[in-house]
Amino acid sequence: MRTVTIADVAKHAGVAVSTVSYVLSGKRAISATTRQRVLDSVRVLGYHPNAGARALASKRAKVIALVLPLRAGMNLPVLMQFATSVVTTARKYDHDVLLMTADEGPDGLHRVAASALVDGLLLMDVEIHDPRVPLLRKLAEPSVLIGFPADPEGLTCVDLDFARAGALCADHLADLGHREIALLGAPRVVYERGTGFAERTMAGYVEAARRHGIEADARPCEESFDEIHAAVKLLLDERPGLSGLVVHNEAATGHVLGALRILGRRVPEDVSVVAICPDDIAERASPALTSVLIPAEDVGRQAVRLLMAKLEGQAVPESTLLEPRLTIRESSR
Amino acid sequence: MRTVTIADVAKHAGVAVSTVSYVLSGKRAISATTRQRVLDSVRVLGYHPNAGARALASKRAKVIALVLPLRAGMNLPVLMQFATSVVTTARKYDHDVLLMTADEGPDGLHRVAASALVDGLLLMDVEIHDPRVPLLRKLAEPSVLIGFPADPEGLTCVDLDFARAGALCADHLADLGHREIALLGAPRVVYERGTGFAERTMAGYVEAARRHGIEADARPCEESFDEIHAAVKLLLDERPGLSGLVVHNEAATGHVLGALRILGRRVPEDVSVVAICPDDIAERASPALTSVLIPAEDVGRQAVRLLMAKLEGQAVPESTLLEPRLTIRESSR
DNA sequence: CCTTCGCGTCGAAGCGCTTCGATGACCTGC
DNA sequence: GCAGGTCATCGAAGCGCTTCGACGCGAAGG
Repeated sequence: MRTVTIADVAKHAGVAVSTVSYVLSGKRAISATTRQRVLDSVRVLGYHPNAGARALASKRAKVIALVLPLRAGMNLPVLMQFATSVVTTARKYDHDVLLMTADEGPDGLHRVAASALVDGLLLMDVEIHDPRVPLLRKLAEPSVLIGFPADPEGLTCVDLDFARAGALCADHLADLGHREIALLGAPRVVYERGTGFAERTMAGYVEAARRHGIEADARPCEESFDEIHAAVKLLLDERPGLSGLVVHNEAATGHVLGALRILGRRVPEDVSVVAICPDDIAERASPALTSVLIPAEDVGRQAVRLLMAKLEGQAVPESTLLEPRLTIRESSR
Repeated sequence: MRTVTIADVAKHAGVAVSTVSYVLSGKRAISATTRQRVLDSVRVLGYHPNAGARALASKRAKVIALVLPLRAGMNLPVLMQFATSVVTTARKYDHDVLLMTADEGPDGLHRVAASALVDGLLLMDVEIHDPRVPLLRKLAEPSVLIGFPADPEGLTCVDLDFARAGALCADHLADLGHREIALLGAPRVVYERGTGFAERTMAGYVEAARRHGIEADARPCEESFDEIHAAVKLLLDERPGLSGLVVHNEAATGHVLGALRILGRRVPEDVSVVAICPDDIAERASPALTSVLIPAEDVGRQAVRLLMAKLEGQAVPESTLLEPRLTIRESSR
C-alpha cells in the first residue's frame, strides 16, 4: 500500500495537482464544486500531505521547538504542565512541537534552525546571562522566551509577574494585620544561578512589606525535610513575633507545613502561610493553602500565540507579564 | 544571507553535489583528500542539511514521536525524567523528538506517521485496553510502548518489572522479620482505568507475601494529606500488629510519613516503610526512604534503543522488563 | 461587436537532497 | 599489452509539494 500523494488525489478528483494544493491551502479561490470534489477525494483516499515535501517547497515546517531546561531545582510538574499547554496550543495553530533539552546549548538551537527543522523557538527558564540569547538575536527564526534575560531588548519574553506575586503575598498578610512576616524561597543554588524569577519575587515582596511598614525578611530554602525543619525552627526561634510566612518553593511547601505541625504551630491560628505554587499542590495540602498560582498553562498558551504572531510577521510586544492571582484558602487569616 | 545548500558546499570544495552527500552520509567510499576538502567547506560555510529536503529524498525524517499522557494521576516528575532521557538518547542516534500528547488519540498518531513527519513512535502510559494499539499494529512505522496492553502480541513493550518490584518490597520486609505488612497504592482511579502497572505491583507483592507466609493487604491511596492521614489511621487501628508499610504512590510518600509522625509512630522503630518511587523523593524524605526506584532514565534509554533497532530493520524482543533495584536507606529495619 | 477584466484552473519550474547508473583512471595478471 | 576489475567521482532523475505565470471563458464596458 504505497502512501497517497497529492497526485493521486488530483487524479481521483480529475483536477490538476496545483488545484488540490490550492484547495488545501486556500491561497487561491476555487469553485465550491471543485473544492468539494477534491475534499471528498482527500477523505476517500486518506491523503496526508508529506511534511518534508511541504516544508521543502513552502519553507515552512509547521514545527516549533520547545527547549526545556533539565537542571536540578526546577519544578518538574510545572514544567510538564507548561509543555502540554504548549503542545495543545501549537496544535490549534496546526503546528507540531519538537522537544529539546537545554543541554544541547546554543549549537542545538542553531542546528534545528539552520536545518529548517523548525520555524520558531520557544525557550523556557532563560537565565539572566544566558549564552543562547546572543544567538537568538542573530537567528532568522523568531523566538519567544519564558523568563527574562538581563537585557530583553529585541527579544520577546513572557513570564508571570513574579514581583507582583511576591507583593501580593506581602499585601495579603499585611491586610490581615500581620506585622512580622518572612519568605522562604528557592534553594540557594537557584539564586546563585541568577534565574531571575526568584529574585524578582523577593524584591516585590520586600518592597511591598516596606510599603506597609512591616517587618519582613527572606531566605533561600532547601528541599529536604530535615533542612526545612531546621530552617523553620531557626526562623521561629529568631523571630518570636513572626505570624506570617510566604513559601515560594513548591517542593518545600509540604515539608514546611509538616515542620510547623511538629513544632507545635497551628496553621492558620498561630502562623498564616501563603504559597506561590500551582493550585493542585495548594489544594492538596492540609490545611489547603492560600496561594498565588504559577499559571503554567497561561504562560504556555501566551508564548505560543506570540510565536505564531511573529511567524506571521506581526509585531509583538517585547515583554508580556502575566498578572498573578491570589486564591484565599484555609492557611491564612 | 541566503541559507547554505549542498550545492554551495560542492562548488566551494570543487566537487559534485553527490560527492558531498556521500562524504556526509558515508554511503560510498570517498578518498581521504576529497573528504577532507568537503568537510572543510562544510565547516567554513556553516552548512546544515535541510531537514525537509533530506526527509523527502531519503524517506527518513530522523525524528521520532514521543507521546506523553496528560491525565491526572500520573506522576509528572517521572514523566519529565523519562522525556529528557528519551530526548538525550535520541540525539545520540542523531534523531530529534516530536512531542505529542495522548489527547490527540489515534488520529494524531496516524497524522504524524502518514505525513512522514516521524519515522517511529514511542508511547508512554499505555493502558490495558488502549484504543491506539490496533492502529499501531497496522502502521508501517515502528513503535515502542512503555507499559503493557492486554495483548502485547506483535508489539514492542518496555517497562519496569513492577511485579518484581512489589515482590522485592515484600521480600525485604519479610527478611527483616516483619509478619504483618500492608501496601498503599495508587489512587483508586488508576486501578479503575486498568493502567496495569499498579495491578502488577500489587500482584507481585501479594504473591511474595503469600510465599513468605506473612499477613499482607493492599489498598488504593488518594493523594491529599487528609485522606492519607485518615487512611493510615484506619490501617493502624484495624491492624494493630502492622509493622511494615509499602508505599507505591510518589505523591503520597511525604504525606504518609507526616501522618505516621502525627499518629505517634516512629519510622523505622515502630513501622518500617518501603517506597516505590524515584530516588530523589526517597532521599529527600525524612527519614530517607528505603525504596525501589522507577528507573525512568533506563526505561527511556532502552525504549529509544529498541525503536532505533526497529528502524534499522532489526528484530527486537516483544517484551523487555527492567529489573527493579532496592536501595536500603533509613526507613526500614 | 470587440476589448478588457477577473475568476477558476492548469502546467511547469523549482525547493535541496539522496541515490543509481555511468564514467574514467588506475592497477592487476596473464 | 590488453581484458577485467577497483576505486573515486560525476550527472541526472526523482522525492511530493508550493507557487508563479498563463490561459480560457463568460461578464462588463465602451
